[in-house]
Amino acid sequence: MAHTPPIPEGSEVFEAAGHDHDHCVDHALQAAETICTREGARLTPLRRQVLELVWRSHEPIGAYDVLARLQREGASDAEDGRPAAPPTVYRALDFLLKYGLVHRIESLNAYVGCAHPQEDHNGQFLICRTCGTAAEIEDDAISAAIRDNAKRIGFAVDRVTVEVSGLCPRCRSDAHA
Amino acid sequence: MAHTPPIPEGSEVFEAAGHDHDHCVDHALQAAETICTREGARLTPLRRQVLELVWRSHEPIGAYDVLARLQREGASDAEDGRPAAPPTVYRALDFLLKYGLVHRIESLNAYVGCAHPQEDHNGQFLICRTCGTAAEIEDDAISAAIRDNAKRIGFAVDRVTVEVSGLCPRCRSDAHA
DNA sequence: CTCGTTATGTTATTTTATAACATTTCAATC
DNA sequence: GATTGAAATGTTATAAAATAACATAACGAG
Repeated sequence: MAHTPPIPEGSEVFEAAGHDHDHCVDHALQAAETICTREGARLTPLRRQVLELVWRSHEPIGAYDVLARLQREGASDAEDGRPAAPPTVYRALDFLLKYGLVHRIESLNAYVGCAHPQEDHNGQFLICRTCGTAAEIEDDAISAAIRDNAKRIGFAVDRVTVEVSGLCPRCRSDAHA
Repeated sequence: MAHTPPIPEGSEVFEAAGHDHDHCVDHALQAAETICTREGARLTPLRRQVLELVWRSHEPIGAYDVLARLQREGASDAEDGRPAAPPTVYRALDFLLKYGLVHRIESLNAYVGCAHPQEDHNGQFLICRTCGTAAEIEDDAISAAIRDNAKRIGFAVDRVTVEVSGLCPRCRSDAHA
């Protein structure tokens, strides 16, 4: 353990637009394999495919959008008749949530690949209302402030949701133009 | 039943169980009148009734629960035939959200009366998974930490959602018993 | 192989939210 | 006090998000 994750400086967290996304999808899938192996969890073809679809989207994607894409691709390896149904996707997403491979964005009813799947955390998000991108940050000051409050009040924290919506740097510049 | 546990410091925010709730509903309605007058907004009987229903619940309440109670009470002063329909409630809730009289809890798809309606803020919530109570806090350290991050990244903040779920002091004590 | 467990398929329904259009209410102006 | 345009509410229908309940298949330990 104890290897410090690279902390994105400034607007690098919103680098989405121009980067090699295939690479980062592959990386995420690789990481997922590793984690599931370690946890004794089964990253089945279906779950893997759902994870890939979530990552490919790169912005938060709704369960029914995942479903639609799953249907287009033909579920998993099965090239049979019927299209996949909602529970298929929800179950896969629940699995991925459980192992911290995706996060759910409550304010959007949508899911996004977790940027730091090795750590146990809930994610903090900056969500651009224009381009839809959600940047995951993990700031100790925010976590600490929340933890301090909970402690003061005697509240036992289970899960923390931090979602900030607004305008990302790029869309902000565009708006000025 | 367990005996009354020692109440930890700071648990006033979770005072819900024992207090004079009628009083605090009245107070909230009074404050709402004041704010709407100041803002030139119309707190119609329907909107007032919805606000009252949200407050009466004292824990976050779903739109359809509000609707059901509205129907039971007979919508507003109209004692006519048909029961109210969903848009009626959603529109009233939208109005109340707009003027900061209620907050929406994203992680519950539910609404709760705002504890500090005069100030412009988004609310930060500690939500007990056992008793369902949502305590609204307003902590500058949390706000500041989020603001700092946004600034560093160049993100223009619009709306901040902070929802912490877990166990409130009371339920925590009960769980130990 | 066999048997219990886990995963997925399938059908139906529930819950949450909004679109679209009709009618009513309100209050400002004539 | 009638006219009228805007705001609020009524009404009908449907969209979008999530889950319940039960059936079948795959998987892996013994």
